[in-house]
Amino acid sequence: MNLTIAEENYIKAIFHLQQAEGNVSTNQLAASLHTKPASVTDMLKKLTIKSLLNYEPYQGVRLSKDGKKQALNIVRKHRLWEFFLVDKLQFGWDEVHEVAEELEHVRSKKLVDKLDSFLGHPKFDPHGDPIPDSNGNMVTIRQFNLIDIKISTIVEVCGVGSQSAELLELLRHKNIGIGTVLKIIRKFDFDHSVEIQIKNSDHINISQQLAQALFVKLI
Amino acid sequence: MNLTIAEENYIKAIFHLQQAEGNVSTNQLAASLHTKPASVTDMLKKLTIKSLLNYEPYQGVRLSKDGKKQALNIVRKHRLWEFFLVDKLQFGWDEVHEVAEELEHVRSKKLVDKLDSFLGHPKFDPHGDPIPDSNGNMVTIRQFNLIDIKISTIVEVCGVGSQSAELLELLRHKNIGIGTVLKIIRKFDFDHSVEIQIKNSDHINISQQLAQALFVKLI
DNA sequence: AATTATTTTTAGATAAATCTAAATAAATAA
DNA sequence: TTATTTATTTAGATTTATCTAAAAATAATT
Repeated sequence: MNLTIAEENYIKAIFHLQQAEGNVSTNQLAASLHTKPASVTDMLKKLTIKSLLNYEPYQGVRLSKDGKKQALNIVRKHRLWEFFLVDKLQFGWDEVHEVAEELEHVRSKKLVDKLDSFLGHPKFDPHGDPIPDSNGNMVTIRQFNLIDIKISTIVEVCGVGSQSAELLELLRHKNIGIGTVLKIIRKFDFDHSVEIQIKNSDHINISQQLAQALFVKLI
Repeated sequence: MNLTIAEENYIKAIFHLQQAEGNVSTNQLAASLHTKPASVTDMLKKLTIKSLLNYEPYQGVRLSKDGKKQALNIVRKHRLWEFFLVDKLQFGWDEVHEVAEELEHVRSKKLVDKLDSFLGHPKFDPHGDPIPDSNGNMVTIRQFNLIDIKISTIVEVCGVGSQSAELLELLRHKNIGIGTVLKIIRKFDFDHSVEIQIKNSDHINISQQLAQALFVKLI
């Protein structure tokens, strides 16, 4: 089934809204898509005919199995492109969303799969959200960027933002790897560097760039 | 000025057609865009109002200065994405056109410029067509793929399809570089390899993969 | 429970990009 | 030069995704 860009945007919005709440209401969707409730009703009818969602007038909607599959594919593309923009093109992780909103609509299965390989099959996007694989499966835990963790928190490293040799060299030197447990000691505003402590050893300093390349989970 | 995708496709088609011929006719455009002449007339009027082209009923069109600028930007994006697909994602040079047709419409100046840097500011796309820089300037000579050159032709190497270490190693070994003058001696259908002669030295054999990575100009 | 407020849907309109069929202009051939 | 063919434009219709305004359904409040 080939969806228009507008249809894809509705499917994606419903997907994200139904994660939090149960059924998604017309008004919620209108707000999320910056459109009017009347327009939403029209589109919901259209997507119902395409059996992408289950819609009862006045009752809100949920995605069908097929709709969820479509949504996961769009989310996959969005997050892979975000990873590409940050890891390869040196975008800041806070400025990639808009561009990925456009790139996610490019339709070519081959492109997505080759991009995935090129990036080294990343499991999380630059915001720490999991990237679905080509079957729509994804890791369920939420990753955080080390730079966003509050002082005194103890976390476990569970991912890195890139597979570059340079990053891996630095991580080996600092004795940090997947599974490393560390505590945030202090954060410096001047250069956004972070002081951490691994186990009971000495405090070490992590640069902004490195902190942004490290994904951690709360333990 | 922000153009729709349809408008961009018209501007690009006119740009390519007016290179060859002088004024571009309604029927030519309809054929090139797989649409009907009546639709073309409508769009030409719209683009005239936006002063992207000079249109006199029944006389065909030419792009205005502004239209040409827009066209060069679209062509730039198209060719940079083609280069990316071949050089980074391992697409064949014959299968990138369609995907690039979609990628070229993503609007973000920053994206294009960063992509350009990431790719090493390539001067030619995988088909040997020149890539305009961000000011719309491009090299005027036409490059050919070595694999497309006829037997007995003498050519000069003027570009390579990628900057990979592997390619450069092979080229050094075979003593081929930018500026190397060579003659096509023979072509083998079985593996599409090419026999060449550099200066007056012995004949050497070039694999299909290598021939496709070499751009040459006629001298 | 009745009234009021909110949410959602319907009805009808608009803009963009396309189409078909008919009319008109330009080019070609007898 | 007139007739015929071809190219182009106009007129009116269609589809998609929007909108506004009004009606209908649901939820909240007195």
